[in-house]
Amino acid sequence: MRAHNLALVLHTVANSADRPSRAAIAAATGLTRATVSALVDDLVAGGLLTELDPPPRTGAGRPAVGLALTSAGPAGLGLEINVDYLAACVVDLTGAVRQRFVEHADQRPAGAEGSLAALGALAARARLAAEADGLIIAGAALAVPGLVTADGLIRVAPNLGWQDVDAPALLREVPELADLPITVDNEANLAALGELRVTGGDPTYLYVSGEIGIGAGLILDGDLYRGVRGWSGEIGHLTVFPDGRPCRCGAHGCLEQYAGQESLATDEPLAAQALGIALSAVVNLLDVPAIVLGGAYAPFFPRLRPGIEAELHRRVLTAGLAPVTLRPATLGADAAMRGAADTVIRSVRDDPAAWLRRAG
Amino acid sequence: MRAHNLALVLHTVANSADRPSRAAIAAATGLTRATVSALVDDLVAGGLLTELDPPPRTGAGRPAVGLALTSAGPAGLGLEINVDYLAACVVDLTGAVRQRFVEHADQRPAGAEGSLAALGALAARARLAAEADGLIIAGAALAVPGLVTADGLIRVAPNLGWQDVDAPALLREVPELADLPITVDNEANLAALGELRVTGGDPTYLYVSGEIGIGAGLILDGDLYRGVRGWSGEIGHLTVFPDGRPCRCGAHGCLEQYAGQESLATDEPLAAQALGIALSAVVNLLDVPAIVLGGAYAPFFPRLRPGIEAELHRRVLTAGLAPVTLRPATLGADAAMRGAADTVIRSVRDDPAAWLRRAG
DNA sequence: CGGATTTGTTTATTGGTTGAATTATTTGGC
DNA sequence: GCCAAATAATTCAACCAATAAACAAATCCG
Repeated sequence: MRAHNLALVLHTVANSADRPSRAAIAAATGLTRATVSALVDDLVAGGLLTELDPPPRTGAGRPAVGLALTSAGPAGLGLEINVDYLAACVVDLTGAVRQRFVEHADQRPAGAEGSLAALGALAARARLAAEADGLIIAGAALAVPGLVTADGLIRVAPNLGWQDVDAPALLREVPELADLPITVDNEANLAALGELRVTGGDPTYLYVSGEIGIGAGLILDGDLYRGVRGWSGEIGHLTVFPDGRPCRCGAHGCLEQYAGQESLATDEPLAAQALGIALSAVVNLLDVPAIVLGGAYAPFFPRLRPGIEAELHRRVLTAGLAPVTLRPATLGADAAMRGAADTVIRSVRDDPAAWLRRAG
Repeated sequence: MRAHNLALVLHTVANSADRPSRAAIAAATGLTRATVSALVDDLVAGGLLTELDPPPRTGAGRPAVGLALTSAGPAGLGLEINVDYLAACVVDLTGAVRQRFVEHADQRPAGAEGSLAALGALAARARLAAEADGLIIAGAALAVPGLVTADGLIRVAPNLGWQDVDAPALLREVPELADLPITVDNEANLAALGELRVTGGDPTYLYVSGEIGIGAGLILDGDLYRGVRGWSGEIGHLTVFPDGRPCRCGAHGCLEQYAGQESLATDEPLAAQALGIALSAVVNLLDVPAIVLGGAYAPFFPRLRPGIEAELHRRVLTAGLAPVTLRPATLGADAAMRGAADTVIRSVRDDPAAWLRRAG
């Protein structure tokens, strides 16, 4: 119960735009001021919240003391491995990117072990730099373009040519990372989460990432839906033209063959139509009120929009009752890496009690 | 916290096949025997659990007292209105159907007020019969073939010809129902929930209901996913052939035009192919491990299966990594009505503390 | 018939929240 | 310039609920 209330208080602070006082938190959560005081004291002592000297003034009475997430406490290490680059970043509790390292290089020749060793070195640099800055790395998360099981095994990453790679084990061979909890997730899933932090509005949307392949991450009510086996979001292989072009997956008429990175440049109207058909299916099925186009789609957004919206309007049953919002992603190439770091931050924010136990 | 633990104990009893003792519940939940005793006593006093005289015997030691959901406590009133019939049933806490009334008649000429008045009369009979049997109706839920908003307004029910009908208000005009909380939901959604009780295994599946239209209910981890506006599951209007047959919704090539009730009889292979294409989209997107075919599909299941599975095998990206189970629904025409009653039971089971307060 | 064994209850203790009273710090009025 | 009003935060006694451990009850086994 205390654990639950600690998380409740922390979320209230995180979600409030200004710097709430203890009394404001009590009012927002329904807890007593006394209870909030006790909880906040623990969170401050544990290095999750900081009291701000210049509090936001109001009318009469004793001035409140502002509270905010600390920028010197736990931080998340976000990692990404993709066909043509490696990246690592450190994001603190407030969501600020404190370190960022990117290394451009074709990863296909290196193989899994080579790539992960290089990424491990990058991650170690990021960690040391962050810790010199007063941060404590709470864990790491890795984004990969492939299918990942719940326990972090990369089953298959077609564009990297990987199969059954135990990425956490390989990363932990780097001494500086040996003690970290490391999770692995699909790139589109994490990019979807990354976009969530930037999104002010509705926390339910489909994020579509157009790269060489097409992936999607489904955010339902602020949480990533991963599917039973973690393999949700394979929108690239939705059938749009049943007897259409053959796909490398063995089927015919997959979205990827019409709205993949190369088709995007050569036949834009067809890409928009195919995307529109696939996205209509998603909306009909899940009633998602918003769709975010990321990856390679973001720069093409203005040109894709009319074609997609025409199909949505035509094919979505409830189009007349409520509109579907279509918007470009705001994070760009860093989305997956940021989302990865966010999952770590999120685990601390969702269970502050565990962090306090660990921090003593 | 007490509320949470009451629900935990109640769920443990509900989900256990035998009749657990207080000690067995303690072992299963991790709570202390003392705590469980206190909670169980409250649940027994509140008429949710009963102690069974002939307990399941074992080796040595003091014999246990078996516990089970009571069949004389709160019950749910499940209602359904469809094109050619009205139905009402009462389901008790254990899931047993205690009353069942069906009235076959074309509802289109009656209009919303006429149909709901007739349904109200049916519901009143069901309630009185159930209460004579010692049950207490905790609430009612209504299944309709149409789009329903979160607050129970039927926005549009095309096959009934209804628009913007406030069904709860009309039902509450019947004196015997005036005091009941009444919710309304889409027929396919509730049928999906109805199937859940019968399903022993995986609580994540898509239920597809083939009637005049085609609807679907998505059960994710034991919970119905309704979508942001409650309009999820409109699988009938997934595009399977982009330039195909015109649909009454205005689009072309909707699943409904190839796998609706009439096409089902006339062109079975095409229906199977179309269903396979649409279901592949669902699996690629959501990674659902099981699909249940209900409504008019159930009797056709053996003949549809090969065609659907061929498409799934071809078009689902992860088909080689893990299979998708396809099975027929077991409940038949009563699924939606039973699911409706189940939502009421479910609300009691998920928050027994509220019921105890109400029961005194 | 007596010890072993398991169930269920009783009792004292602890963790955590609540509510009322208390202290602290400002604004505003006379 | 001082006092009252207002608001923020803390302290303290009371209470609720879960725990642990001891205890009572009911059965089996030798």
